[in-house]
Amino acid sequence: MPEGIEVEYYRRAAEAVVGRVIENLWVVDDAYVRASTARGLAEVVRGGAVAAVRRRGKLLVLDVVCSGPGQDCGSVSVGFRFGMTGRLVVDGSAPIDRLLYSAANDQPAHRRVEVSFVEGGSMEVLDPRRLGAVELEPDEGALGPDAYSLSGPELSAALGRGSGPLKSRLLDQARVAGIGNLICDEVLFRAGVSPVRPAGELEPNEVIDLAAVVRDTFADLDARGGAHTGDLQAERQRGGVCPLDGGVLMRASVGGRTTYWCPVHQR
DNA sequence: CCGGATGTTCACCT
DNA sequence: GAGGTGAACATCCG
Repeated sequence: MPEGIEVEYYRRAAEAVVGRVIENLWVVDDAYVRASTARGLAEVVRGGAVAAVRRRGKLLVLDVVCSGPGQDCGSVSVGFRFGMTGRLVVDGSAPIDRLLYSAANDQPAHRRVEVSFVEGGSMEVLDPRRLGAVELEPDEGALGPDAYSLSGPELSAALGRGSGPLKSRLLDQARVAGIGNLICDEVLFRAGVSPVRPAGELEPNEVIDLAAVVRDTFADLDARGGAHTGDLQAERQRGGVCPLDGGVLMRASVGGRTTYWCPVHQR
């Protein structure tokens, strides 16, 4: 997916539909709907107004209010998860044209969700690999605090005391929400901390510093244009070298994800 | 042809 | 229970 930063771009673009009334919500098939309730998604939200668009980690949430006669939904939320290749298109234009696959590969066949509005316009999800999903009333409580504003105490609680590798904890959305594989490596590179360091081993001052690096890195890469714009990313390939000290980058699978780091300055 | 890819979930081990 | 690994999902790309 898009990582937290890309979903934040989606959120900003989706603000354009706040106040509009949903005419219909189309989903490619039932497999793309993550079932958390038995209620039919389209039936529930049809005729409802978008009251707000929010983001928590990599989850985009639409708050929908149905106040008309004969409508029973009251207020519901609709969650959008984008998997690795999901992109949001609002009123025909995409907030980002580059993801794992380029916009040149956009095909009608990749359209998985379309929300159309009475006032006109639409919100579409294009997702070739269809690892994303739509969900009625997603469990936002299952997500940790958002990475953009992660505080030292929040990170301290997220890391816990176990001996699991630091990177695994940072990628765990229940602990911290929004960190993806690319930005995780970038954060650890900037902080000078090894991804395989036992999470519970960090000193309190290291945790405070790391939380600041997380916030700064999100702000920086947000301004640059995405999770793929990090300093380490350019060298994130076999044989790449550290942009800081020229050390040959390590490559290994950590937490199930391909991980690059510099053995010289990341300890 | 093969391996890997910005994510999540589940089965199966230790 | 905690934590790890690998597979699965479906498609594209080098």
